[in-house]
Amino acid sequence: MSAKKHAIRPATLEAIVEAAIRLLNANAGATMSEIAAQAGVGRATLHRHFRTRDDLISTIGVRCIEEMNAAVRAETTVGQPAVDRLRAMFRAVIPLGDRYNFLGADYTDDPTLSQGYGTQLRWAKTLVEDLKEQGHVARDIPSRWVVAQIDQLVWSAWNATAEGYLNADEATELAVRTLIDGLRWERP
Amino acid sequence: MSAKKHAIRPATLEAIVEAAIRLLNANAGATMSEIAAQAGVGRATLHRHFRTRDDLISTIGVRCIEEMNAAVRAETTVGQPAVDRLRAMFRAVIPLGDRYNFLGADYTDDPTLSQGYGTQLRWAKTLVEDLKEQGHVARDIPSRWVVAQIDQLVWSAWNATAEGYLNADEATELAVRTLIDGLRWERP
DNA sequence: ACCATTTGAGACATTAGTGTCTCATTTATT
DNA sequence: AATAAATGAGACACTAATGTCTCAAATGGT
Repeated sequence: MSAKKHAIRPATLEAIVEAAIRLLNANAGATMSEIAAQAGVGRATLHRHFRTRDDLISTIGVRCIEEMNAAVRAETTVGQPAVDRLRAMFRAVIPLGDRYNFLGADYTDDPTLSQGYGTQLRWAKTLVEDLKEQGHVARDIPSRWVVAQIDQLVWSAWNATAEGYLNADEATELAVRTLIDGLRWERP
Repeated sequence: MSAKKHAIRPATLEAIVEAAIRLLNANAGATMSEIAAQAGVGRATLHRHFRTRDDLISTIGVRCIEEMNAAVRAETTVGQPAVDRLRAMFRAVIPLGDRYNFLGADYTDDPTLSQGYGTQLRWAKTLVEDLKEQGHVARDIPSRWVVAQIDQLVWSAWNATAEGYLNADEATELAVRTLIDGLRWERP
């Protein structure tokens, strides 16, 4: 994707990628100069390893998705009851909210990236099927709707923790509760 | 905000604003040339009436918010039961989804615009209070969370109708149901 | 049909960002 | 300490978009 004549030092690569993730999430139009500055790296070095801006974006997009998928995989197991899997997923993904927000806006049609999305989508569909199977989600609700609600709850929950009015555990619980039981009933 | 020496013809103004709304929702980075072309208007005319790009964006932002607030006001009454008000709001706002999406991304700190937001927020807070009052939302749930869920349900519902897997009425009902009762139970 | 005024088209200067290149300096490795 | 390679700094050309201006043509009101 990048290096031909020049290798890259691990520390440099790390600094660039982290800076790019931070800045692009804060501002989708962040400039190459800004990213280089934030990474503490010369602008030329940036272009040496990422020929174009799209190249960089696609690279960090792939990294973020894989990071997310890995986090979910690490916290869940296949045989697990669906609700536990849902809760574990929330717990794993919510803290990552500020790293992958930008993925919503910048849809690159990089093949590796869409593959990562595909994995996510398949995982979510399976989860929803199991939630229906195990009586936590009604059969008459379109699965796409359920998936959409889950996505947005992740964002809501991250936002709530970022704004400080919920901590990670509260946000996780509230997300699960909102999805399954709605907001009408108090928890026992 | 714009005209000094030149008046604007109503048809021209209308064409420009509509084109801007359409294009900026499709692509937040739409260019002045693109907007002019889409409006069937010379680029110079655009700059004649909207000195800068920000000027234009702020103008249409204000218009969209007022449009939304007006739509809600037209469909609801103050004494109405909270759930009916919620439903009416969804019904009024969902079809407007493709016109005010861009408001989420482009936060101008235009005073008129923040005023419009303020009105919306106050309205929503009152609604949530009434929902709690009337037993449709549990007291232990932070109001900010409820407001966030409502916002996102509007987006979900618009999206569902745009993708064609729900019609307007279905989307409205499903949004209300999701918020209040969650996804566990079938509707009678 | 006239006249005032808006509009369209294009030229122009300016700015900001991208991507390339070179060369001196720093950094790892031995 | 010596060497090979990566980096930093800056110059450069190029592109795209913004915003200004001028003048001829179209438009609407009377």
